[in-house]
Amino acid sequence: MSKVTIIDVARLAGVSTATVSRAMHTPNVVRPNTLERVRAVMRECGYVYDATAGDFSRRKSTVIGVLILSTTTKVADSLSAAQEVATEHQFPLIVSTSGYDPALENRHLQQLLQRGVAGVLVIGHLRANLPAIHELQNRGIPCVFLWETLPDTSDSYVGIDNLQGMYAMVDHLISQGYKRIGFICGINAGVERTVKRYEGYKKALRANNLPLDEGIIRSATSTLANGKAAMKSLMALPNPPRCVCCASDVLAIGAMAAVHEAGLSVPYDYSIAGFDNTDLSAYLSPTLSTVDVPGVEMGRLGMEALLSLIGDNKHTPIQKALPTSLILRGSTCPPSRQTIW
Amino acid sequence: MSKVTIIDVARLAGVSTATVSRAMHTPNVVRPNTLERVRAVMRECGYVYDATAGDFSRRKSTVIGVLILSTTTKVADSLSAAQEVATEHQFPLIVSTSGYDPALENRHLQQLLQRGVAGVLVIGHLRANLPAIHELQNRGIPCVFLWETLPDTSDSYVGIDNLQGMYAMVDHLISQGYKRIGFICGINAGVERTVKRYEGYKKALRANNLPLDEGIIRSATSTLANGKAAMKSLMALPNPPRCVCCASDVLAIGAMAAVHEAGLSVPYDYSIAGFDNTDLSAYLSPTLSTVDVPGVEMGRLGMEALLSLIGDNKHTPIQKALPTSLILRGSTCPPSRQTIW
DNA sequence: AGCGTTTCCGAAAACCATTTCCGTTTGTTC
DNA sequence: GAACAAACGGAAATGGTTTTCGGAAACGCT
Repeated sequence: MSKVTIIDVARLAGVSTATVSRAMHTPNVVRPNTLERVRAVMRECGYVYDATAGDFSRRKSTVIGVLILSTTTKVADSLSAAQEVATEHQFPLIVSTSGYDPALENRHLQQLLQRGVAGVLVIGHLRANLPAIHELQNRGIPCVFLWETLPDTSDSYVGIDNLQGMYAMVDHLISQGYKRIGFICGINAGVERTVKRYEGYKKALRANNLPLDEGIIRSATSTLANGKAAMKSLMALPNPPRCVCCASDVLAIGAMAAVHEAGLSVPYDYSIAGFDNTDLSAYLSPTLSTVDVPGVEMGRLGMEALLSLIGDNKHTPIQKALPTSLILRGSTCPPSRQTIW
Repeated sequence: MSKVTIIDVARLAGVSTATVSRAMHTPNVVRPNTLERVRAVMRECGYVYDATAGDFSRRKSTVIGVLILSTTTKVADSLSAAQEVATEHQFPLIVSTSGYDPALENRHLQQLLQRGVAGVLVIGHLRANLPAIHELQNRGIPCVFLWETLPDTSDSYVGIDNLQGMYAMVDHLISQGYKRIGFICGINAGVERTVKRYEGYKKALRANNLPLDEGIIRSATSTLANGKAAMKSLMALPNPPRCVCCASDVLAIGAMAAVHEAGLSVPYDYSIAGFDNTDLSAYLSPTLSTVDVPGVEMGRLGMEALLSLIGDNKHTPIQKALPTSLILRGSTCPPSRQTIW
């Protein structure tokens, strides 16, 4: 039993293949009873549209590529929101996670290129670090970047101002009375957002005339273990900072674990702040002070932007910056309320 | 400038298209110097393989579909492990998350069907609840199920024994001295694993001659908020259970938050246990007693199984059950060490 | 050299939906 | 009921790669 094609349907319904095609894609230009006849035949003989053949014939794929640097829970939020929008428009998503590996990265981009994807959503990378992206863009494939703002470029993005977000947090903590604030940054080549968060930290210090002390800064990719290790290292200092900002909630949770393991208290021995506002952060004990990132909204708006770029191929860049907001919870308190060592 | 095709390459290299195709897919059957000539031409004129056309011609897509019920962190582990294996074999992944919505589910399956995917990896569903899966299987598309064991079927799976895992946990707690153990199950139609975990709970009670008290059982989909609410409801009972098992770490974290919010202690007022052993569970305070689920391994083995089914199309089912293990940490203690109310 | 094998290569059909270009039908309006 | 516009239908070309089948070339052996 071979596959039922549009030709079979056409023959059985007594129409041409063009009509069957129209019945599927532009039903409004087919007379109602012809339409019904075609549809009936399709049902009867179990016709399934061949998307591969369609894409091939149309010389344009209906698949969208999604490139993810690493899957944190917040990124997953963006992904599933984007997914939802894409599904509404009948676009399947080819998702690839590179886990910080540039070689893998390249293979994924190569795959997307070969598949002639309709567009690409990039979550968490800096454009400059993805040379292969240029090749896609040169071929006229629209790309939208998420989680970062890229002003002064002609790239489309739906991002947040990471610098400003961290600035607000550090500035707040300084206003509470802290003069020495440690920093654990998830710095990593090509991950712009962590760089920007670090810059936000530095800017807040400068703005308040506080010195930048590299001795109370630690750097590692964003994992629980790294957060914990970094915090331990800070706590081992002769004069540890009593307040530590982390570039992500994940690092912050790791840091809190280090404090707890030492039998000390957050925030009364150490104030700890995160960044992302993952669901979890409100359920920890203590609850985590953090910076809210509108992950779901970014995913949704990002996909909408991409789809609109795919639709009208003018390709005028869509650039959108979403606000972050300070979420103050139990993991931070003014130094005045801390234990006096 | 129009696209460079295999025909152009063939012409420029003075060979036939068949040879160019062979140069790409079965280079060992083309003479070394012909091969080199073809490759040189490909490089020179920037040829990129058209995967859509290839899939079309081959009448078989090289894309693999991944169906995810909901993206918990542990599921994300499986996904990225599967991703890695698939990429090694040059298979892109079409990922879709349904978020418990059967209608969405169907659309995704329809998409996969239309695209003629080479195989499907199903994470977290019970086959019986996915009628559209049958259609795929009938078309000879191999499907591998993850996170569940499906004995007595001819389906392929790489799963864990959810029943046994929960049995072990509850049995352990009983052996510690608990006679009344509450249960928060993430029960949900179609999500076999939660059903099985509940059954494990019941079995452990029976095995120890303890009565099943429906009054200390709560049920809700697995979210932090639901876990917290369920725990609150249990704590509001006149005689609350001093030990509560949860069907997932997420529920358990929610439950712990409820205890903490009431100013009480885990485990000295309430012992709480989870299931999954998410990364996080070792970093909470207290650290969470849970059941380890080998998420990464499942993802890796599952994809390997799927690829092997795709390769040799004998389709003899591959069935594999992975062990779970009890991880005892700080969120549980024997009742003898609990506060006497 | 000659024969038998194996290896390598080319021509052309096949894959299935889309789309264009016309020609035909239907519907509307006076 | 005639004229004209709008809606619709059919035939055929199109897209890039794979694959089959047979022929040609190279190789191994005596």
